[in-house]
Amino acid sequence: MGKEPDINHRIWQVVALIPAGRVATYGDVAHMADLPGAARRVGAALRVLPSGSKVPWHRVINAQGRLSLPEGSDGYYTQRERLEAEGVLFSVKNTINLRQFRLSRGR
DNA sequence: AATGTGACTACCC
DNA sequence: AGGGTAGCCACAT
Repeated sequence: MGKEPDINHRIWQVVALIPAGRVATYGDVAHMADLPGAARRVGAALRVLPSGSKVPWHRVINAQGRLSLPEGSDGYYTQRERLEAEGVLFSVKNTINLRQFRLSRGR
């Protein structure tokens, strides 16, 4: 079984490892899922996540510390509310301080 | 096989 | 600082 039957599943599994109150970038998740450079693929996997799933997709943000969902969309506010409920702070410019909340890689 | 897409990134002005 | 651009990767047509 050298071939992965379901990349999405592997990505979701990695996302499930992000603890509450912390975030990871799409690039981080791609790297952790053994798909270095495939950050966009991570977004695609989250996009098709079944609603009602327990996977904490809201903890995945972009490398600029911003939410990638269109500002003003339902998804944007859902993500933001969930993060704030977990204690993740947003600056007045709607950015998250990665130094403080990003899950460190490696170590 | 070729082309188009995107919840991304790193660079370059 | 902020917007434009060109890579990038796996998928869908």
